[in-house]
Amino acid sequence: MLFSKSTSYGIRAVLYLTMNSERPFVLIREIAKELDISYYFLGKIFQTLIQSGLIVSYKGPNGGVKLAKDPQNLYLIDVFRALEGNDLFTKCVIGLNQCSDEHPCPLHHQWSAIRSQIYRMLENTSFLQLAQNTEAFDFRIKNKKVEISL
Amino acid sequence: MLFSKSTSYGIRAVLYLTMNSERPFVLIREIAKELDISYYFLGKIFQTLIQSGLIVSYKGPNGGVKLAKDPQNLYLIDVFRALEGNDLFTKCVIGLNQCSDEHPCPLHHQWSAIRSQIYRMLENTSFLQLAQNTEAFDFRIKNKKVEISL
DNA sequence: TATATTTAAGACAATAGAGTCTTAAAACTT
DNA sequence: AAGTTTTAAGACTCTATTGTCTTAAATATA
Repeated sequence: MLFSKSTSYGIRAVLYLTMNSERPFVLIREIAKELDISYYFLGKIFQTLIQSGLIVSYKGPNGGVKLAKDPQNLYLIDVFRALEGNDLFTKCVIGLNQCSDEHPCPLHHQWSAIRSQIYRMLENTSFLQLAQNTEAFDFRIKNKKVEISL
Repeated sequence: MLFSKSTSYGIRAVLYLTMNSERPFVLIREIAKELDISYYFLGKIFQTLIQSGLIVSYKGPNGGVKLAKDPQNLYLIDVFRALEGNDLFTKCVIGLNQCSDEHPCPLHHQWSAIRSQIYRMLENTSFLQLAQNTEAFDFRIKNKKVEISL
Protein backbone atom coordinates (compact mmCIF):
# COMPACT_ATOMS: atom_id res chain seq x y z
CA MET A 1 0.00 0.00 0.00
CA LEU A 2 1.21 3.46 -0.84
CA PHE A 3 -0.21 5.04 2.31
CA SER A 4 -0.37 3.67 5.83
CA LYS A 5 -3.71 3.93 7.59
CA SER A 6 -2.43 6.90 9.57
CA THR A 7 -1.55 8.73 6.38
CA SER A 8 -4.85 7.89 4.70
CA TYR A 9 -6.81 9.10 7.71
CA GLY A 10 -4.59 12.17 7.97
CA ILE A 11 -5.14 13.15 4.35
CA ARG A 12 -8.89 12.74 4.63
CA ALA A 13 -8.99 14.71 7.88
CA VAL A 14 -6.94 17.58 6.50
CA LEU A 15 -9.16 17.63 3.44
CA TYR A 16 -12.19 17.81 5.72
CA LEU A 17 -10.61 20.77 7.52
CA THR A 18 -9.92 22.44 4.19
CA MET A 19 -13.54 22.04 3.19
CA ASN A 20 -14.47 23.66 6.52
CA SER A 21 -11.79 26.32 6.62
CA GLU A 22 -14.25 29.15 7.09
CA ARG A 23 -15.02 27.79 10.57
CA PRO A 24 -12.74 28.88 13.44
CA PHE A 25 -12.03 25.46 14.98
CA VAL A 26 -13.44 22.03 14.25
CA LEU A 27 -13.78 19.27 16.83
CA ILE A 28 -11.68 16.16 16.29
CA ARG A 29 -14.74 14.28 17.50
CA GLU A 30 -16.78 15.72 14.61
CA ILE A 31 -14.16 14.86 12.01
CA ALA A 32 -13.88 11.32 13.34
CA LYS A 33 -17.63 10.91 13.24
CA GLU A 34 -18.05 12.38 9.77
CA LEU A 35 -15.24 10.31 8.27
CA ASP A 36 -15.92 7.08 10.19
CA ILE A 37 -12.53 7.08 11.84
CA SER A 38 -11.82 6.08 15.43
CA TYR A 39 -11.85 9.24 17.55
CA TYR A 40 -8.94 8.05 19.67
CA PHE A 41 -6.81 7.11 16.72
CA LEU A 42 -7.54 10.34 14.88
CA GLY A 43 -6.56 12.23 18.01
CA LYS A 44 -3.15 10.58 17.87
CA ILE A 45 -2.77 11.45 14.21
CA PHE A 46 -3.62 15.09 14.89
CA GLN A 47 -0.97 15.19 17.61
CA THR A 48 1.60 14.38 14.95
CA LEU A 49 0.19 16.87 12.46
CA ILE A 50 0.20 19.56 15.15
CA GLN A 51 3.78 18.79 16.15
CA SER A 52 4.73 19.04 12.49
CA GLY A 53 3.24 22.52 12.34
CA LEU A 54 0.57 21.74 9.74
CA ILE A 55 -2.34 22.01 12.14
CA VAL A 56 -3.13 24.35 15.01
CA SER A 57 -5.17 23.24 18.00
CA TYR A 58 -7.00 25.01 20.73
CA LYS A 59 -8.19 23.48 23.97
CA GLY A 60 -11.43 23.94 25.83
CA PRO A 61 -14.91 25.00 24.72
CA ASN A 62 -14.99 26.35 21.17
CA GLY A 63 -11.64 24.66 20.74
CA GLY A 64 -10.62 22.06 18.19
CA VAL A 65 -8.25 21.96 15.28
CA LYS A 66 -7.72 24.03 12.15
CA LEU A 67 -5.21 24.41 9.35
CA ALA A 68 -2.04 26.24 10.30
CA LYS A 69 -1.84 27.88 6.89
CA ASP A 70 -3.76 28.63 3.75
CA PRO A 71 -4.80 25.37 2.04
CA GLN A 72 -3.47 26.86 -1.16
CA ASN A 73 0.01 26.39 0.28
CA LEU A 74 -0.64 23.04 1.92
CA TYR A 75 0.28 20.05 -0.22
CA LEU A 76 -0.20 16.31 0.00
CA ILE A 77 3.54 15.90 0.41
CA ASP A 78 3.39 17.88 3.68
CA VAL A 79 0.95 15.46 5.29
CA PHE A 80 2.74 12.50 3.74
CA ARG A 81 6.10 13.56 5.18
CA ALA A 82 4.63 14.25 8.59
CA LEU A 83 2.90 10.88 8.90
CA GLU A 84 4.82 8.54 6.62
CA GLY A 85 8.31 9.97 6.65
CA ASN A 86 10.61 10.27 3.69
CA ASP A 87 11.72 6.64 3.24
CA LEU A 88 9.74 6.15 0.04
CA PHE A 89 11.95 8.73 -1.65
CA THR A 90 15.28 7.92 -0.08
CA LYS A 91 15.41 4.17 0.51
CA CYS A 92 16.15 1.44 -2.03
CA VAL A 93 12.98 -0.14 -3.39
CA ILE A 94 14.23 -3.64 -2.61
CA GLY A 95 15.75 -2.61 0.71
CA LEU A 96 19.47 -2.58 -0.04
CA ASN A 97 21.53 -0.45 2.32
CA GLN A 98 23.46 1.09 -0.57
CA CYS A 99 21.72 1.92 -3.81
CA SER A 100 22.31 5.00 -5.91
CA ASP A 101 22.41 6.18 -9.49
CA GLU A 102 26.08 5.17 -9.53
CA HIS A 103 25.63 1.77 -7.87
CA PRO A 104 22.01 0.92 -8.52
CA CYS A 105 19.99 -2.15 -7.68
CA PRO A 106 18.35 -3.97 -10.63
CA LEU A 107 15.10 -2.04 -10.18
CA HIS A 108 16.64 1.33 -9.42
CA HIS A 109 16.16 3.06 -12.76
CA GLN A 110 12.65 1.85 -13.43
CA TRP A 111 11.57 2.63 -9.91
CA SER A 112 13.18 6.07 -9.88
CA ALA A 113 11.02 7.14 -12.79
CA ILE A 114 7.82 6.04 -11.07
CA ARG A 115 8.90 7.39 -7.72
CA SER A 116 9.43 10.81 -9.29
CA GLN A 117 5.88 10.72 -10.57
CA ILE A 118 4.57 9.91 -7.13
CA TYR A 119 6.64 12.72 -5.76
CA ARG A 120 5.33 15.18 -8.31
CA MET A 121 1.77 14.16 -7.59
CA LEU A 122 2.21 14.69 -3.86
CA GLU A 123 4.19 17.87 -4.33
CA ASN A 124 1.86 19.48 -6.85
CA THR A 125 -1.50 18.67 -5.34
CA SER A 126 -2.65 21.28 -2.86
CA PHE A 127 -5.45 20.69 -0.40
CA LEU A 128 -7.25 23.67 -1.86
CA GLN A 129 -7.34 21.96 -5.27
CA LEU A 130 -8.45 18.72 -3.67
CA ALA A 131 -11.23 20.47 -1.78
CA GLN A 132 -12.42 22.36 -4.85
CA ASN A 133 -12.45 19.23 -6.96
CA THR A 134 -14.13 17.26 -4.23
CA GLU A 135 -16.93 19.79 -4.11
CA ALA A 136 -17.18 20.28 -7.85
CA PHE A 137 -17.26 16.59 -8.69
CA ASP A 138 -18.74 15.23 -5.45
CA PHE A 139 -15.79 12.97 -4.77
CA ARG A 140 -16.13 10.43 -2.00
CA ILE A 141 -14.26 11.11 1.23
CA LYS A 142 -16.05 8.73 3.58
CA ASN A 143 -16.93 5.07 3.58
CA LYS A 144 -20.22 4.00 2.14
CA LYS A 145 -22.51 2.49 4.73
CA VAL A 146 -22.84 -1.21 4.13
CA GLU A 147 -26.20 -2.96 4.25
CA ILE A 148 -26.31 -5.58 6.97
CA SER A 149 -28.20 -8.57 5.65
CA LEU A 150 -29.95 -10.70 8.26
CA MET B 1 7.20 1.35 0.99
CA LEU B 2 6.20 -0.24 -2.27
CA PHE B 3 7.41 -3.70 -1.29
CA SER B 4 7.20 -5.46 2.05
CA LYS B 5 10.40 -7.09 3.30
CA SER B 6 9.08 -10.48 2.23
CA THR B 7 8.55 -9.24 -1.30
CA SER B 8 11.94 -7.53 -1.48
CA TYR B 9 13.69 -10.67 -0.27
CA GLY B 10 11.61 -12.80 -2.62
CA ILE B 11 12.51 -10.70 -5.67
CA ARG B 12 16.19 -10.78 -4.84
CA ALA B 13 16.12 -14.53 -4.22
CA VAL B 14 14.30 -15.30 -7.47
CA LEU B 15 16.76 -13.09 -9.28
CA TYR B 16 19.60 -15.04 -7.68
CA LEU B 17 18.03 -18.27 -8.89
CA THR B 18 17.68 -16.82 -12.37
CA MET B 19 21.34 -15.94 -12.41
CA ASN B 20 22.07 -19.54 -11.40
CA SER B 21 19.52 -21.25 -13.57
CA GLU B 22 22.04 -23.56 -15.22
CA ARG B 23 22.47 -25.31 -11.86
CA PRO B 24 20.02 -28.13 -11.00
CA PHE B 25 19.04 -27.04 -7.47
CA VAL B 26 20.35 -24.28 -5.24
CA LEU B 27 20.36 -24.45 -1.45
CA ILE B 28 18.18 -21.94 0.37
CA ARG B 29 21.05 -21.71 2.85
CA GLU B 30 23.36 -20.55 0.07
CA ILE B 31 20.94 -17.92 -1.19
CA ALA B 32 20.40 -16.64 2.33
CA LYS B 33 24.12 -16.40 2.91
CA GLU B 34 24.87 -14.77 -0.42
CA LEU B 35 22.12 -12.18 -0.10
CA ASP B 36 22.51 -11.55 3.65
CA ILE B 37 18.98 -12.67 4.43
CA SER B 38 17.93 -14.71 7.45
CA TYR B 39 17.93 -18.38 6.43
CA TYR B 40 14.81 -19.11 8.45
CA PHE B 41 12.88 -16.19 7.08
CA LEU B 42 13.91 -16.91 3.52
CA GLY B 43 12.77 -20.49 3.99
CA LYS B 44 9.31 -19.21 4.87
CA ILE B 45 9.26 -16.99 1.82
CA PHE B 46 10.21 -19.91 -0.43
CA GLN B 47 7.36 -21.95 1.03
CA THR B 48 4.96 -19.31 -0.30
CA LEU B 49 6.67 -19.09 -3.68
CA ILE B 50 6.58 -22.89 -3.97
CA GLN B 51 2.90 -23.02 -3.05
CA SER B 52 2.27 -20.38 -5.70
CA GLY B 53 3.92 -22.59 -8.30
CA LEU B 54 6.75 -20.21 -9.15
CA ILE B 55 9.47 -22.30 -7.54
CA VAL B 56 10.12 -26.05 -7.38
CA SER B 57 11.86 -27.63 -4.42
CA TYR B 58 13.55 -30.93 -3.82
CA LYS B 59 14.41 -32.42 -0.44
CA GLY B 60 17.50 -34.23 0.67
CA PRO B 61 21.09 -34.21 -0.53
CA ASN B 62 21.53 -32.41 -3.85
CA GLY B 63 18.15 -30.85 -3.15
CA GLY B 64 17.24 -27.20 -2.95
CA VAL B 65 15.09 -24.84 -4.97
CA LYS B 66 14.91 -23.79 -8.60
CA LEU B 67 12.67 -21.84 -10.91
CA ALA B 68 9.51 -23.66 -11.95
CA LYS B 69 9.65 -22.16 -15.43
CA ASP B 70 11.85 -20.34 -17.87
CA PRO B 71 12.88 -16.94 -16.43
CA GLN B 72 11.90 -15.46 -19.76
CA ASN B 73 8.29 -16.12 -18.75
CA LEU B 74 8.66 -15.19 -15.11
CA TYR B 75 7.78 -11.58 -14.31
CA LEU B 76 8.07 -9.31 -11.31
CA ILE B 77 4.30 -9.24 -11.05
CA ASP B 78 4.25 -13.00 -10.40
CA VAL B 79 6.46 -12.72 -7.32
CA PHE B 80 4.68 -9.55 -6.24
CA ARG B 81 1.26 -11.21 -6.41
CA ALA B 82 2.47 -14.30 -4.59
CA LEU B 83 4.01 -12.40 -1.69
CA GLU B 84 2.19 -9.08 -1.58
CA GLY B 85 -1.23 -9.90 -2.94
CA ASN B 86 -3.27 -7.74 -5.28
CA ASP B 87 -4.48 -5.00 -2.94
CA LEU B 88 -2.27 -2.33 -4.47
CA PHE B 89 -4.21 -2.65 -7.71
CA THR B 90 -7.70 -3.17 -6.36
CA LYS B 91 -8.01 -1.15 -3.16
CA CYS B 92 -8.64 2.59 -2.81
CA VAL B 93 -5.43 4.53 -2.22
CA ILE B 94 -6.88 6.29 0.83
CA GLY B 95 -8.64 3.17 2.06
CA LEU B 96 -12.29 3.89 1.24
CA ASN B 97 -14.45 0.80 1.00
CA GLN B 98 -16.07 2.05 -2.20
CA CYS B 99 -14.02 3.87 -4.77
CA SER B 100 -14.30 3.48 -8.51
CA ASP B 101 -14.06 5.43 -11.75
CA GLU B 102 -17.76 6.25 -11.32
CA HIS B 103 -17.58 7.19 -7.64
CA PRO B 104 -13.94 8.12 -7.10
CA CYS B 105 -12.11 9.39 -4.06
CA PRO B 106 -10.28 12.74 -4.45
CA LEU B 107 -7.02 11.01 -5.37
CA HIS B 108 -8.48 8.29 -7.55
CA HIS B 109 -7.66 9.67 -10.98
CA GLN B 110 -4.15 10.81 -10.21
CA TRP B 111 -3.34 7.59 -8.40
CA SER B 112 -4.82 5.39 -11.12
CA ALA B 113 -2.36 6.79 -13.64
CA ILE B 114 0.62 6.08 -11.43
CA ARG B 115 -0.69 2.70 -10.37
CA SER B 116 -0.94 1.68 -14.01
CA GLN B 117 2.70 2.56 -14.47
CA ILE B 118 3.68 0.44 -11.50
CA TYR B 119 1.61 -2.37 -12.91
CA ARG B 120 3.23 -2.08 -16.32
CA MET B 121 6.68 -2.10 -14.78
CA LEU B 122 5.94 -5.25 -12.79
CA GLU B 123 4.15 -6.90 -15.67
CA ASN B 124 6.74 -6.14 -18.33
CA THR B 125 9.91 -6.86 -16.43
CA SER B 126 10.97 -10.50 -16.71
CA PHE B 127 13.53 -12.06 -14.42
CA LEU B 128 15.58 -12.96 -17.46
CA GLN B 129 15.87 -9.28 -18.36
CA LEU B 130 16.71 -8.40 -14.78
CA ALA B 131 19.39 -11.08 -14.64
CA GLN B 132 20.91 -10.02 -17.95
CA ASN B 133 20.99 -6.39 -16.96
CA THR B 134 22.34 -7.22 -13.55
CA GLU B 135 25.25 -9.06 -15.14
CA ALA B 136 25.81 -6.57 -17.92
CA PHE B 137 25.82 -3.53 -15.66
CA ASP B 138 26.96 -5.15 -12.42
CA PHE B 139 23.87 -4.07 -10.51
CA ARG B 140 23.85 -4.52 -6.78
CA ILE B 141 21.75 -7.34 -5.35
CA LYS B 142 23.25 -7.63 -1.89
CA ASN B 143 23.96 -5.28 0.96
CA LYS B 144 27.31 -3.61 1.14
CA LYS B 145 29.28 -4.64 4.16
CA VAL B 146 29.50 -1.78 6.59
CA GLU B 147 32.75 -0.85 8.29
CA ILE B 148 32.52 -1.21 12.03
CA SER B 149 34.38 1.68 13.60
CA LEU B 150 35.82 1.03 17.06
C1' DT C 1 19.00 -50.20 7.46
C1' DA C 2 21.09 -46.28 9.53
C1' DT C 3 22.62 -41.76 8.94
C1' DA C 4 23.11 -37.33 6.92
C1' DT C 5 21.00 -33.68 4.16
C1' DT C 6 17.52 -30.68 2.97
C1' DT C 7 12.90 -28.65 2.61
C1' DA C 8 8.03 -28.44 5.10
C1' DA C 9 5.40 -27.07 8.62
C1' DG C 10 4.12 -25.58 12.97
C1' DA C 11 5.11 -23.13 17.20
C1' DC C 12 6.94 -19.33 19.13
C1' DA C 13 9.13 -14.53 20.01
C1' DA C 14 10.07 -9.75 18.73
C1' DT C 15 8.69 -5.61 16.58
C1' DA C 16 5.87 -2.12 14.48
C1' DG C 17 1.44 -0.39 13.28
C1' DA C 18 -3.17 0.24 14.64
C1' DG C 19 -6.47 1.13 17.98
C1' DT C 20 -8.30 2.13 22.91
C1' DC C 21 -8.46 4.15 27.33
C1' DT C 22 -7.23 7.10 31.24
C1' DT C 23 -5.35 11.08 33.25
C1' DA C 24 -3.38 15.69 32.77
C1' DA C 25 -3.44 20.29 31.10
C1' DA C 26 -5.59 24.24 29.06
C1' DA C 27 -9.44 27.11 28.32
C1' DC C 28 -14.04 28.51 28.81
C1' DT C 29 -18.57 29.13 31.55
C1' DT C 30 -21.20 29.89 35.46
C1' DA D 1 -13.58 29.14 42.48
C1' DA D 2 -15.81 25.10 40.59
C1' DG D 3 -17.23 22.54 36.91
C1' DT D 4 -17.30 21.55 31.92
C1' DT D 5 -15.15 21.05 27.49
C1' DT D 6 -11.50 19.89 24.68
C1' DT D 7 -6.82 18.62 23.22
C1' DA D 8 -2.15 16.37 25.04
C1' DA D 9 0.26 12.68 26.48
C1' DG D 10 1.20 8.33 28.27
C1' DA D 11 -0.01 3.54 29.07
C1' DC D 12 -1.94 -0.20 27.33
C1' DT D 13 -4.02 -3.85 24.08
C1' DC D 14 -4.58 -6.04 19.61
C1' DT D 15 -2.99 -7.47 15.19
C1' DA D 16 0.11 -8.24 11.31
C1' DT D 17 4.72 -8.58 9.92
C1' DT D 18 9.11 -10.15 10.67
C1' DG D 19 12.20 -13.27 12.49
C1' DT D 20 13.70 -17.71 15.03
C1' DC D 21 13.60 -22.38 16.38
C1' DT D 22 12.20 -27.20 16.56
C1' DT D 23 10.38 -31.28 14.67
C1' DA D 24 8.68 -33.91 10.70
C1' DA D 25 9.04 -35.64 6.11
C1' DA D 26 11.53 -36.72 1.99
C1' DT D 27 15.67 -38.08 -0.30
C1' DA D 28 20.26 -39.70 -0.90
C1' DT D 29 24.35 -42.28 0.58
C1' DA D 30 27.04 -45.60 2.88
